[in-house]
Amino acid sequence: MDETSQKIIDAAMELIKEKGYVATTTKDIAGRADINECTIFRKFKGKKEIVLTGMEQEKWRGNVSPAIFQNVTWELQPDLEMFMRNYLDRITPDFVKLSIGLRAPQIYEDTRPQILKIPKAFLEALILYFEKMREKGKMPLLDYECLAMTVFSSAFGFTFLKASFNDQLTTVRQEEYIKNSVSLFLKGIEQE
Amino acid sequence: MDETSQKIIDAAMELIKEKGYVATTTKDIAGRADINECTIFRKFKGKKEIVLTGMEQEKWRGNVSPAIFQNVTWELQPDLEMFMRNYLDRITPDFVKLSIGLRAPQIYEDTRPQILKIPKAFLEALILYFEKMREKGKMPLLDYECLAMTVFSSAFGFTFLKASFNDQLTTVRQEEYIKNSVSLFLKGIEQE
DNA sequence: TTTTTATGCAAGTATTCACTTGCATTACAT
DNA sequence: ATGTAATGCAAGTGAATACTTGCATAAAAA
Repeated sequence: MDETSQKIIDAAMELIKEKGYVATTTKDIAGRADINECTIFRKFKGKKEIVLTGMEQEKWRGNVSPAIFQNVTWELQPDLEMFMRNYLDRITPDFVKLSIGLRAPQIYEDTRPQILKIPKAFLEALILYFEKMREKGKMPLLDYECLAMTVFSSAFGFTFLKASFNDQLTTVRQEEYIKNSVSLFLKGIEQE
Repeated sequence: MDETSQKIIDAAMELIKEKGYVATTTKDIAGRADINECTIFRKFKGKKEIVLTGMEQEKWRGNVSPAIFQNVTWELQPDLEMFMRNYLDRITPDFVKLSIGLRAPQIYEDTRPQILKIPKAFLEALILYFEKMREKGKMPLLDYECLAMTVFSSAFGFTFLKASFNDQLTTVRQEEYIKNSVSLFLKGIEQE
């Protein structure tokens, strides 16, 4: 990836984060990337291609790799906290805003599969973790898919609501939220 | 509100749900409402005013009224299930899609306060409920804001993820999700 | 019946957008 | 030194968009 193309992608993704795909014009992108507008079309077939190329870069996909899920201690509390912390550290309000900006109907058909990958990766990792914990005899038999959805939704909901309303909805801090939520889940899980 | 204006509003809101604010054109709206495009501008100052008028109608605000929160039994399990069911029945995937469509930067300044009202109403009702339960001696002293955020985020996250990915992320059904989540929260809360 | 109001219809305006073209310039490789 | 690739610059194109205008018509109110 040459430097100019990268500048174009970065500018486009940042603008989409701020204004959404439809409201982001190629003129905007050129301005932000500090290049001429026609250069965009020498590097890419069109506006859409910029975005789709950008979405393939790890940089613009939340740096979610399987490695995240490997440092488990097989102790419910630290592991669940680690899962949530990993998620909230990567799927920041900025990243959520970008994902929303990529939901425009003109491109959502193409972007949705990529966007879907992130929650799917976390959810499946959680389910797998619960199943292994069960094998180790450290967890009762439960509906793990449902349980994982609850844990994941609470993480997703928190970061999304922060992205949408900052502190206007709640002033609860991330770390406080993680500790409290996990402690709530723990007792709910263990007691069964 | 005369019939024609209402048809325009309904058409606009439906289209925004499907395509978002920016991609919804006045031509689209006229077509869907089955009226002439220029009639729109006889009834409203501009595209923006249609939306802002629509958002003031209960119909397009999720029918969230304080009455929802009044049928409480002061028993944690049925009450929490009722809260979640009320939320998920009103804030459907369709409604979530509309909210996202209203996040366009051209109008978000104006729509955000209205959008914010809904989660705020639920969250505050939950916190108040916990405090009253505490007064009745039916709940331990906890960080209620944090607890309410966890419960609310899990409801919000579920409906949002359904709106975004249908059953591609999870096939868990609403009622199953409510029962399981509440049972998890219950044990987490009561045990303290 | 007469007048007013609401709406349709057709044409148009100014602006913006994604995308193009032709030519000049710069920088780097050979 | 020469050729080539990348980019700037300026101008332009066709389509779409929000919004307007003037006039005809039909229904409702007086």
